[in-house]
Amino acid sequence: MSGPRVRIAPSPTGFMHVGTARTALFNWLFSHQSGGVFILRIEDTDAERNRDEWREGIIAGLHWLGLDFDEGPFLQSDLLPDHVVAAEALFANGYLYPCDCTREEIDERTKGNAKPGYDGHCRDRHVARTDQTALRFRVPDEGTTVVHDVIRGDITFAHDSYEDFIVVRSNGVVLYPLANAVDDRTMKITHIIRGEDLLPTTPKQVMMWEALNHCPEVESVDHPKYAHLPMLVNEQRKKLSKRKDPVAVESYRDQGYLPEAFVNYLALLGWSPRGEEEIVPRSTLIEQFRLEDVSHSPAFFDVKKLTHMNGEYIRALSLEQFIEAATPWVAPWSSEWTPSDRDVPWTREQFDPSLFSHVAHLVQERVATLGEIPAMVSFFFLDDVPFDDVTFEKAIAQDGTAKNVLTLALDAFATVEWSADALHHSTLQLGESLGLALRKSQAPIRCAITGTSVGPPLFESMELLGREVVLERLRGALARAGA
RNA sequence: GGUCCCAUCGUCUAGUGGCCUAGGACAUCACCCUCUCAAGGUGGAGGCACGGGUUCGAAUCCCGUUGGGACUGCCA
Repeated sequence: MSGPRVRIAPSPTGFMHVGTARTALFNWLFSHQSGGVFILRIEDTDAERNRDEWREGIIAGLHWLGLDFDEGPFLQSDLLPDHVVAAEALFANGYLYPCDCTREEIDERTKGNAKPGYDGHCRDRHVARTDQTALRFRVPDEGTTVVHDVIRGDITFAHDSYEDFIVVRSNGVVLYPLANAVDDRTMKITHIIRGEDLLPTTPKQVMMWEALNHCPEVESVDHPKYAHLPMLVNEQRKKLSKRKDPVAVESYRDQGYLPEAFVNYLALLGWSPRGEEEIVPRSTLIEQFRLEDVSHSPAFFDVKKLTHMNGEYIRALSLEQFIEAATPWVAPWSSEWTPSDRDVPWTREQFDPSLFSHVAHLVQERVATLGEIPAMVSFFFLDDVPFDDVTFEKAIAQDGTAKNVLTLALDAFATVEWSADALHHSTLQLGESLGLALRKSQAPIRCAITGTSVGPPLFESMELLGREVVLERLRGALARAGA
């Protein structure tokens, strides 16, 4: 006996939505723990918003997350003939009827009705099928359809709350509810794991699936099991919006989030591993994930927590791994891909890979995303110190003793043994001679050397920079301060 | 409006009738560590929406209320 077959069926939008990523992950985990098959099917039938290249974003996103699919990508547009076969079978067996009502006519007729929606006007009018008629599904007047949901249990929908919905447009295009179900039948999908927003249309699909099973023209297929995942919401508790919320997985990749961290965080949205530890390897995710344990309520996509988790993943990297991971942000010219909209502050000539490998450990524990690295180490590679004006004013220009500190440092550093420890002691001493604590005396020096008040440890940085550069920068800061 | 879903700290969650004086994580506050910034350590504040039941006993089961959300198109 073979394992379950699951799929994700996103429509191409040019990028991968975090909601799609979460759905993909849960499908992927489910299939991987049970020896199943994970399929990618791209629903590209809405011609108005479809471009060939748009599907690349989804594939690239899945690949980045390490959620590669076993079958596909299939394009729904290639499966159109199957949709027509199914629609014709439903029509031939009396499940569908032609309707020539316009939206305006329906609105006019039903505006006073207690129940909104189509009123069944054409049900028994025997309208002739033309290119002006759509095909509607005849929903039973009575009874219910029960959706068996692995996460939520059985959900009962009364038939009288559904109108006779359109299945085939007047131009012949088969609409989503049927097309989607037909494709799932074709691909022998056993578990439909998708967003909760699709729950209300599920009864339509179940009804048509069942109807299809009664059509002699088409093969009967067992109903799949459903699992509707809780929505991912924003701070306003609304479904994540493509326009207003940062939902592009690519943008997280470009900011320097690690795929493993991203996956780990996504897994926590609506589910949690056993025990108190939530940072767990993918193998644990696969092993412990259970569809029936998935939460019922919506989850807020919290970038702060994602970022914290990413920092933990970055710190857990070996130095070699960290340097490798940082390459796209610090030396894009030697990287296979480069994050978009990210300018490296230095040139290829200015960048010194060897120096970077020596400073890497100093920044590894200080960044939460890889994209933060350049700003933190730019003073190592730029010829001119990247001064932060506010810091310069505060630490040097407006500080009465700052120039004395710099002058003394210039003198002391000219001859001191060139090591972080010696520089540390030297700074300590020259500060004491002015009655300053180290935290005070290092400030102007730090600003002179790095241009800012935050960053990697000063004395290690100076050691790596070398005596010449350090003295030059001290002189430069003094000059800039007008001394 | 109708149908459906949902309801534990600000957020993500653990909890499936007694281990709950409700646990963890992020965020937040304080302190410690410290050459800056982080990281790290310690500690604090903070929650079962409300009301009825059922039960010896309810965050856990039932009903109602309230609140939030999704869907309601010849989009997907």
